[in-house]
Amino acid sequence: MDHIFHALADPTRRQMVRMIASRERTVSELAEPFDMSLAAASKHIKVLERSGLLERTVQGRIHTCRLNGDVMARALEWLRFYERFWTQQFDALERELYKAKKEEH
Amino acid sequence: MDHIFHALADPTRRQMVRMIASRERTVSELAEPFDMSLAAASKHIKVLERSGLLERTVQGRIHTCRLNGDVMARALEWLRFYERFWTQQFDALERELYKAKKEEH
DNA sequence: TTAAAAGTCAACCATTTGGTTGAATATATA
DNA sequence: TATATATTCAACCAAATGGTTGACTTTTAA
Repeated sequence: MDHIFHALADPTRRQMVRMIASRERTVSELAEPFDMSLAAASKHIKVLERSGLLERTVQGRIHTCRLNGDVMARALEWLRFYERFWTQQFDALERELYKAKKEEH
Repeated sequence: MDHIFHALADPTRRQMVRMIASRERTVSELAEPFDMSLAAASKHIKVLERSGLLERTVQGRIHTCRLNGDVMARALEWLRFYERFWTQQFDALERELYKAKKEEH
């Protein structure tokens, strides 16, 4: 979890996730949009890889990267678990507001 | 987004989120389960506050902390947006497997 | 076989992070 | 009023982060 959320905490890496979400990309393709060295982009890719969000296949000198949906889903589930708490809280607030409104009359 | 995911990338802070998800907590309550100084916990709380996930009300010397569901929901939405991509990919894979199985016969 | 292309690696640097301690602040209580 | 409580602040430290550059490896193409 640490690695997943940490990977997503950087805008460069989130954009990379967006890129591999739509289709597979090579390392150079992933690096291209960014104003940084290939080595720097390569490091970002490795952070994504450590988190499991990104998986890589090497064919010759080409490294092809794709998204691992299961890992993505794990982060989603973590958040989703707490969703009921905050919606509950919201419901409670809503009830309070309703009561307050009723008491106006 | 940077701040939200960064806040969630630390296990101490995720546990603090869990704690305020169920109900409001003071700073000392939030710090209590952890083997670290109050000052260190206070820093974690400030990271959560910067992300917007945690909100604080001060009454006298007591700081009461609660979860901001809207901010939590924003992170959830970011992930949920890409959910369709990976489920699509999964569906495509499933179709491939089905085809492969059919060809076995 | 020579050169270009795709990537990584290692060393370096500034900044941020996550922790510490000791002092400071403000509020409640005896 | 003196003291305990709740919390932050500032200075410090080691480790991690995000970037750089230059050298290196492997594979492809001329």
